[in-house]
Amino acid sequence: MSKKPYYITTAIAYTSGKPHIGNSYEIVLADSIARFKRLEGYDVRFQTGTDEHGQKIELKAAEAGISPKEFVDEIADEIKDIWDLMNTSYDKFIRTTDEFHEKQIQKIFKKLYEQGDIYKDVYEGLYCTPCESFFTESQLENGKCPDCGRAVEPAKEEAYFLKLSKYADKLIEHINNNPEFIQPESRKKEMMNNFLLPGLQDLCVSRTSFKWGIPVDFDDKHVVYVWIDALSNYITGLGYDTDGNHDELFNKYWPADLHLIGKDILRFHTIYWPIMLMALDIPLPKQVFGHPWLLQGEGKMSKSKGNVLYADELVEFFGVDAVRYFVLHEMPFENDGVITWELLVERINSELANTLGNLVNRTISMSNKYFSGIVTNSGVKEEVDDDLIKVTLETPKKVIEKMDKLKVADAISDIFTMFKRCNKYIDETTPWILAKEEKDHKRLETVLYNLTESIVIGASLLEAFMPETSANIFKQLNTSARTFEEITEYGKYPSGNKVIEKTEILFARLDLEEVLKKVEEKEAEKKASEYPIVEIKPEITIDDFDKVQIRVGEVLACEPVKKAKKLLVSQIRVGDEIRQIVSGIAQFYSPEEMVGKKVAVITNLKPVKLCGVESQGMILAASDDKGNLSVLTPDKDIISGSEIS
RNA sequence: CGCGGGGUAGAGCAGUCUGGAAGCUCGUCGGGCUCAUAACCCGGAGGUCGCAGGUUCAAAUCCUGUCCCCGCAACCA
Repeated sequence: MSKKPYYITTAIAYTSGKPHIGNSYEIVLADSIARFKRLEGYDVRFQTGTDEHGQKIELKAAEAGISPKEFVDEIADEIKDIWDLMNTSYDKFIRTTDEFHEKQIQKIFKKLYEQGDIYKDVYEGLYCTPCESFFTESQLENGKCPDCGRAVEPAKEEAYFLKLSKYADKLIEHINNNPEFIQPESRKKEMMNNFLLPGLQDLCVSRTSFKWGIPVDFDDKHVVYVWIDALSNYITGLGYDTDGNHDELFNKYWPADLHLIGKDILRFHTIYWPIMLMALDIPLPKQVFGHPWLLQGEGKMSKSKGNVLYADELVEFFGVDAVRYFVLHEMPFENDGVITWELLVERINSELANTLGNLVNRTISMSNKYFSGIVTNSGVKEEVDDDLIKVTLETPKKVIEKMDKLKVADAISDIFTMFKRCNKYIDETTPWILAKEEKDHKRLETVLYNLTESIVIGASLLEAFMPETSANIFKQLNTSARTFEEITEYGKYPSGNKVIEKTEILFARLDLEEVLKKVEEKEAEKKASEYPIVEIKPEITIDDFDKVQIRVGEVLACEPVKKAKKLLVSQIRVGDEIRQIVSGIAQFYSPEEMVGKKVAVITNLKPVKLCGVESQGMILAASDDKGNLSVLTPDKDIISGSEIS
C-alpha cells in the first residue's frame, strides 16, 4: 500500500533581515505538523524558503554597498541556519532567485499573457511607496494606505494586470463549498465581506520602478511583481511546468494539503493565489491556515530597550526543544500569543522540568533502585491501574483529533495531562512502600512497568513537537519510538528490558533571577558593541550649513499635545522672543523635566502644524537606532538667544 | 467616530463561533509523601466573567449601547 501524500508549505520568508522569533514560530509550527503527519503514516513533503526580490531589498543592498544577490545570499543563509537550528525537517528550501523558479515564473507570466488573463495597461492610481503597492480610492482608508496607513500619492505606471474579476464568482463558489479552505473560519467572513463580495479590482502584477526582480521576458522594462513570483513557489518547488512537463513531484503532491501562513497575508493566499491557479487551470490547495502572531510582551519595555527576541538567542539559553515547546504550546489557535523571558522560564520549570523531566527521572531512578534497572511486566494488576491505562490510551486519540484541526497547542496540553496523570499514579501506588515488603515486589514491578509504558507512549506522541527530548527519553528507557499503530495497545514495552543506569536530567529547573541577569548582561554587551547605523549624507559646504540658524533657547513652559502620544509643546525663550515649538520627545522627557532646560533650537525653519499645533522651529536632539533620545544642551551656562555655529 | 487586538481569581490565559453547573498554569494558604530536579500528590481561599440595557426557562457566550487598556498609524520640524 502506498502512503498518502501530504504537502505542507510555509510562507517564504522575505530576505530583508534576520527573522525574529515570531517568524521562526511559523516554521516550527509547520515542522510539528509535518512530523506529526509523517508519524501518522503520510508521505510528507514540507517546503519552505525565501522570497528574495523587490524594491526594499534593492535599497537595502545598495545601502550595504553590495549587490542584491550578495545581500539575499547572506540573509538566505542566515534564515536557513535558524531553520536548521530549530531542528525543522523541511524537504525543500526554495529561493525565488533559484534558476528553475525564475525560468518558470517567466513562462507562467507569458502563458497568462497569451491566454489573455494578463493584459497591459496604464496604471493611474494612488501609490504607497513603502508598501510598493497601488490602491484604488475604494481601497484607501481615510485617504491613506490600507496596509500601513501612510500617505499615498498619485502615480502613473505602465503595467501588466491580472484579470481577477473573471474568476471571482468561481472563487466565491469554491470558498462557500469548501468550508475548510480558509482557517480559522472567522477569517473567511473577513475575506468575503471585505474583498470578494464588493468586487475585485484587477491586480497589478508587474513593476517598472525597480530592477531587482524576474524580468518579463517579452517586455524587459518590466519585472514580475511579488504576487506571481512569490506565490508560485508552491508549485515551482514541485517542478511544475507550464508546458505540462511536470516533475513527478508535482503530480504526486499537488494540490497542497496546507499552506501555513501568517494571518496578515491571508488575502493573498485565499484570493490572488487561487485565482492564479484557476487561470493556470490547476487545482486549488485544500487548506490555507492563517496562524496568529507571537508577540513580545511588555511592548514598551522591549521597544525602548531594543531587545527583539531571536530564536538563536533563546535556543542558547533554553535549548531547542524548550523553545519549540514554548512557541507551540503558548500559541492559541486564533488569538495572538505572548512571549517573554519570564513566561519562558515559568513554562520550562513547571511543565518541562517538574511534570515531564521529573517524572522520567523518578521512574528510571526507581527501576534502578529497586530492580537494578530491569523493567518487568509481572501482571499484578490493581484497580488503580485502570484509570492510568485508560488515560494513556485515550491520549493518542485526543492528540490526533486536535492535530486534525491544527490545534497544536491543545494537542500538546493533552500529552502533558497524561504525564501529570502518571505523577499522580506514583502517589496512588506508593512504590517506596511496596519496596519494603518482599511480597509486594511483583506488584512494584507492574507499577514501574506501567509508568515506563505510559512514558513511552507519551514520548512517542511528543516526537513531532520535541524530537530531541523524545529521542532522549527513548534512549534512557532503552527503547525506540513507537508508530501510532503501536500505541493503541498497552504493554508493548519489552518486559525484562534494562533502562539506563544513570539518569540524565531532561530539563533543569531555571532560576528566573539568574536568567534575567544573564539577559541583561547580554543586552548590555550587544548595546556596547553596536553603534547606531546612520545613513551617510552627501558632502555640503559651509554655505549650506550657514543657511541653518541654530540658537540657544530656554524652555519656559512645556505640556503634552492633546491627541498625540509622542509630542510635547514647549514655550521657548530665544533672545527676546518666545516661540512655541512642538517636538516628538514625549516618550523620553516629561514636561516638568523640560522646563528650565537650555536647548539648541533651529530658529529659521518654516513653521508647520503638528496635530493641529503650530511649531515655530525645532529642538535638536540626538537619537540612536535603539530608540534612545537625548536633547542637546550647552555645556556651560550661556544666555538664551546665543547663536550656535 | 483612524485600523486592529483585548478586558474571566493576585499574575498569565482557555472557554465565546455551536447559550445550559466558571476552568487551566503560576502564585498563595493548609495537608500528605519522601522514589525524584526544594520535585510530586490532595485540599482550601480567592471571580459582580469591564459596565449598562435587551433576547431567553437559561448569557462569560447572542443583540444594543458604553467605558477602559494595548499594538499600529497620524503626528515625530
